[in-house]
Amino acid sequence: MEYNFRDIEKKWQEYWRENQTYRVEVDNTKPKYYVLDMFPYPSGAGLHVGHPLGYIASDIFSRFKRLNGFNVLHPMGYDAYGLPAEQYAIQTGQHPAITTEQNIGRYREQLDKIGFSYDWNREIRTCEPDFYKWTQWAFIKMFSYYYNTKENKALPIESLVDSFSKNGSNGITAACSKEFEFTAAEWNGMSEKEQQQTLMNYRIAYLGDTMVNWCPKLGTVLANDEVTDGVSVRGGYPVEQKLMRQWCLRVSSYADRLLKSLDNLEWSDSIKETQKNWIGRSEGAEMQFKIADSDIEFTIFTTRADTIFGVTFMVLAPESAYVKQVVTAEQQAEVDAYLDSIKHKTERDRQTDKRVTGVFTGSYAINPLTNEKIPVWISDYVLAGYGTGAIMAVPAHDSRDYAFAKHFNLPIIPLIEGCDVSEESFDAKEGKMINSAGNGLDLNGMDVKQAINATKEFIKEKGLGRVKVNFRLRDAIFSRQRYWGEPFPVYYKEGIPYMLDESKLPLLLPEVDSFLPTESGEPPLGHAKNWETEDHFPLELCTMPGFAGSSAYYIRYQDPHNNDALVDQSVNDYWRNVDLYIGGTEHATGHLIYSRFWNKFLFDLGIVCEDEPYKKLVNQGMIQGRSNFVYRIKDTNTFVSYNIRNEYDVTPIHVDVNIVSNDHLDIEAFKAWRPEFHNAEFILEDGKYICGWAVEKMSKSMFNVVNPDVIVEKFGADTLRFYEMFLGPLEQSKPWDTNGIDGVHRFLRKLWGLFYKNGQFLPVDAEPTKEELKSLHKLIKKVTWDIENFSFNTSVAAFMICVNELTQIKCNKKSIFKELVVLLAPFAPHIAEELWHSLSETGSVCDAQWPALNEDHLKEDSVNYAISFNGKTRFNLEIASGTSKEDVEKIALEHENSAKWLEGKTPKKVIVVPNKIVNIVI
RNA sequence: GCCCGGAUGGUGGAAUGGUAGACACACAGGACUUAAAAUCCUGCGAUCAUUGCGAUUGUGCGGGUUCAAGUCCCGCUCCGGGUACCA
Repeated sequence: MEYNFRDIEKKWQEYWRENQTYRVEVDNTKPKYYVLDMFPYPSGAGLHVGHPLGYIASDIFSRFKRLNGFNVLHPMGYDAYGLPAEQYAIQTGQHPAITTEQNIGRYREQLDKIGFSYDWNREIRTCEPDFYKWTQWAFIKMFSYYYNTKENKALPIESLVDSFSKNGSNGITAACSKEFEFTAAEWNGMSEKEQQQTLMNYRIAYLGDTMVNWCPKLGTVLANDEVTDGVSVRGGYPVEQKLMRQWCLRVSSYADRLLKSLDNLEWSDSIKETQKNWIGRSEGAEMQFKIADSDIEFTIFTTRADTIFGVTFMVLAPESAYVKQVVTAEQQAEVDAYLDSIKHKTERDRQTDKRVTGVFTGSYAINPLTNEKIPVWISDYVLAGYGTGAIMAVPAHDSRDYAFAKHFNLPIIPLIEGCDVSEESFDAKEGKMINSAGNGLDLNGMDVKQAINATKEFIKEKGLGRVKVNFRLRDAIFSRQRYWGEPFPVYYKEGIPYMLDESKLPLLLPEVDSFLPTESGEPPLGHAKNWETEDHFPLELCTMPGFAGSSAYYIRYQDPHNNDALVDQSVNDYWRNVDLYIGGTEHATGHLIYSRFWNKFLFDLGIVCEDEPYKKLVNQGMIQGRSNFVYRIKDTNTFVSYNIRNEYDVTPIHVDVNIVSNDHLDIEAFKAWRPEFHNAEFILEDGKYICGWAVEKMSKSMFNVVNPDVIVEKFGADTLRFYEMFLGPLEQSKPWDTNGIDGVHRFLRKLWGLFYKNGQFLPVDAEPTKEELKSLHKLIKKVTWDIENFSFNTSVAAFMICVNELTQIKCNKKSIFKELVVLLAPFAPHIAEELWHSLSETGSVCDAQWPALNEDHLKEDSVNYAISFNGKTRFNLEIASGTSKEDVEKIALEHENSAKWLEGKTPKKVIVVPNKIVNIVI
C-alpha cells in the first residue's frame, strides 16, 4: 500500500465534517484556550502560498492544545466589507455582495483543502446583518458615553447632562475636543440644538470638523494608516487634506490606558514599540505668551521648558486659529500669499518638501522670563494637529527651529555650556545650563533635567502655564463616503444627529442603482430610495470604515448566533479574551490599536470581562516570491541560458515559475506560454536552459505566485503544512521555493513505510527496546518544547531524524508508533488520522492524549566528552554517565592522548562542563 | 533623521557562552534497472596534505571580555522593516 495522500486527505476531511470533530461549546470542566487568526479580506485573487502560513501555525498550536486537554476555540471568518469589491462594482456593475460571496466561496474551498481544525459553525462575516448589528450597536453606545478622565473610564452621557444642569461645566472631568465654560443656568437656557452641539464635544463617538485625508479618486476619506506617501494604500491614488464634518471616535481619550496596558501583553518588543511611538506620549508644559501691545494671549506646548531663555521667535501652524488674530495689516497680503501657497501644496508635497518656508505675522510676543519682544512667524513645519498648533522656537536646541532661524536670519542663543551651535543645533538633553536667568528664575549651572523640572515648577507657581502630557495619537475618523460598509444607525432631525433605537437594529444596507457619488456630490447611499426613518427623518449617508467590523469580531466568535447580545456574559466569562493571536505586523498601528480601544470601551461598559483583547500576539513573516528570469538577447527572439548570458547583450524577463522546475526552463511550456515566444530560440548550456532567480514580493506581475491548491494536488496538504513550517522561523520573512518540498514529501512517505511495506501492515504489539524509547522520547521533548516556543521549523527536522532512526533500527512496535502519530497529528493531521486508525481501528487521533515525556528513557550509558586544550577540541572521550566532575577530570588528564597535548606541562586549570566538554588550560 | 530587526556553505536554514553548519534542497559519485522514474548508499565551507590517520582556517568588518564567543560588550559596514517636521 502506497502513501496515497489524495484518498487519505479526502477521507478524513469528510470524516471531520460529518462528525463535527472541531465543534466546541462552553465546557466548564475543561480549561479554555482561544486561538485566533486575523481573518482575511477575501480578495478576488484567492489565496497564494504565503497566506496560510499563519493559519497553519495557529492550527498546529490549536491541535496541540486540544491534545493537551484544553477546550480550544479556533474560529475563522471574513472581513468582508472593503474597497476592492466596491471598486469592482463601479467598474462592472456587479453588486459587491455577489463578488464578496464568490470570493468567500473560493477562499473556503482553498482553506478546506489544507485541513484546518476550525469550528465553522462559528463563522462570521462582517457584512452580514447578524454581525454588523453589533457593530452598529457598539457605535450607539459610543455615542451615548463620554470618557471621564478622573475615573478613567467611559460613563453614560446622562451623568454629564446631570452635572451640567446642576453645576454647568464646573468641575467636570471629561475628555473633549474643546474646553467650554458655562454655568448651570446657561446650560438650562440652551436650546435642544445647542445642548446637543455641546454634548457632541464630549461623546466618544462624535461628529466633528476635522482635517481628513480626502481621496478624490476614491471619493472618500481615508484613515492615516490607509495612506502611505501621500497616496491611498488601496489603489495608489493621490490623497489631499480637506476640512470635513465627520464621525470620529475619541480614541485619544484612551491613549494613556492603551499605552500602560501594553506592559501586560505578550507581544513582541518591536510591535509594542511601534504602538508606543504611535501613541506618542510626551511630558511637557503648556505656556501662555502675550502679544505685545494687545490683549491677545496664546498657548504653546513644549517638552523643553528649560530652554525658555533661548526663545528667539514664535511659530504658528498655518491652520492655527491664532493666525487671524495676530497678523498685522501691513503683513496681511504677504501672509495671505503664503497661506495660499500652502493650500495648493498637497499633503505629499508638504511631507517631501523639506525646504524652509514661512512668513512674519507682523506681531511680537513677550517672553515672560526675559520681557523681550520676539517675532511671531507662520510656518508649515508646525503642525496644527499636535499640541496647540503653536510653538516657542529655540533654534540653539532644536534642529527644525535652527534651520528656520538660519534661513530667516533670526538670532540663536546657546543655553548649554560648551555647545557649538555655529553649524547645527544641540538637541541632546544633557549638559549644564548657561544664559538662563531672569525674572526670578535662575537655571544657570543646573543640568537639563533639573532645569526642566525647575522651570515647570516656576511657571506653575507664577501662573504662566501648566504641566501637560500630550499624545500623538489622534481620534479615529469613522466616516467613509462609500457604499460597501456598515450603515450608521443615525438619523438627522433639524441637522442634529440622533441614534436609532436599539430595537431597530440592524439597520440594513440599502440597495442603490449606482455605487458612485450622487450628482450633488453625496455618498452612494444618496441614491438609495426611502433612506429615512419611519417618521421620514433622513438617515446618515456615510458608512463605517474597514476597521469597524474587525474591532470586536473576536468577541462575536464566542457567541455568534446570539440575537440578544453581542456576547452572553457567562459565555464571555468562559472564553474571556484571545490567548494566542496570529497575524501580520502590518496591523500594528491600525487594527491592533482600534481593536484594543474598542475592547476597552466594552470593558468599561461591563460587556466583556477582559481589558485587553489579545493576550499573546505572534506575527508571522511574509512569504516572498522566488521569481525566475529568462534572458533575451536584445532585439531578437533568442534566449540565452543563465550562466552564459554575460557573453551577450541581454534583457532579463520574468518567466512564470510554474513552468520552471529547479531553475530548469520547460522550453515547450515556455513557447506555449505566450504567442510572442512561440518561435523563440534558445542558446543552452549542457543541453538545458537554466533560469536566473531573485527574491521579490509574491505578485501576479512577477509571475511568481504559487497557489496552495496546486501544491496540495501534487504533494498533499500534510506535505504543504510541514513544508510551510520547514521553510524557516515563523516570524521571519522568507522566500517560497517549491524545489525543497520533495524532501518533506519524502519524509512522509518514509514514515508511511514504517507502517506499510508491500501491502503488509508491519506494526506489532511488543515491548519497545530502549533504543526505540530513546528515539521517541527525544522527539517528545523536542516537539513539545518547539510548539510551546513557536519553533516549528526545528520540529520538522526532529521528526525527520526520529523517523530515520526508527527506520534504521527497524522499529515495528505499536506502542512507539501510537505516540509518534499523536506527536505528528498537529502538523500532519490527515496522515496521523489514517495511521492512528490503522493502529487502533477506533476513534480519532484528535481525542488522543499528548504523550508524556519520560526523561529516564533519555539517559545515556556513557557521555561523549570533547576534550579541549586551551579551548581547542583535540579528541573525544566516552565516559560513563553519572561520573562525577572530579573523576571526569581525572580520566581526561590520564588518557594517553592527553600527554601529547600537555607536552609535559602541568595544567593551570581544568573546566568540566557536565555531559559536554573538558577544557584543560595549560 | 529616529526606532526595530538581520548578516552563518551553491540555497533555505540549525546551534540554553561549550565539538559551528542539525535538517533539507541543489550538486557530484556509486548501487539497482535494458533505460528512465522511484529507492538506497557515499561525498559535499575553504586551503593544504592524502596510503590511512590529518593540519590550518572559517559565522559581514575592527576591537574587547572569557579557559571557551555565531552567541556577551564597544565601534563600524551593508541589507530589510516601521516611522517621520509630534516641539
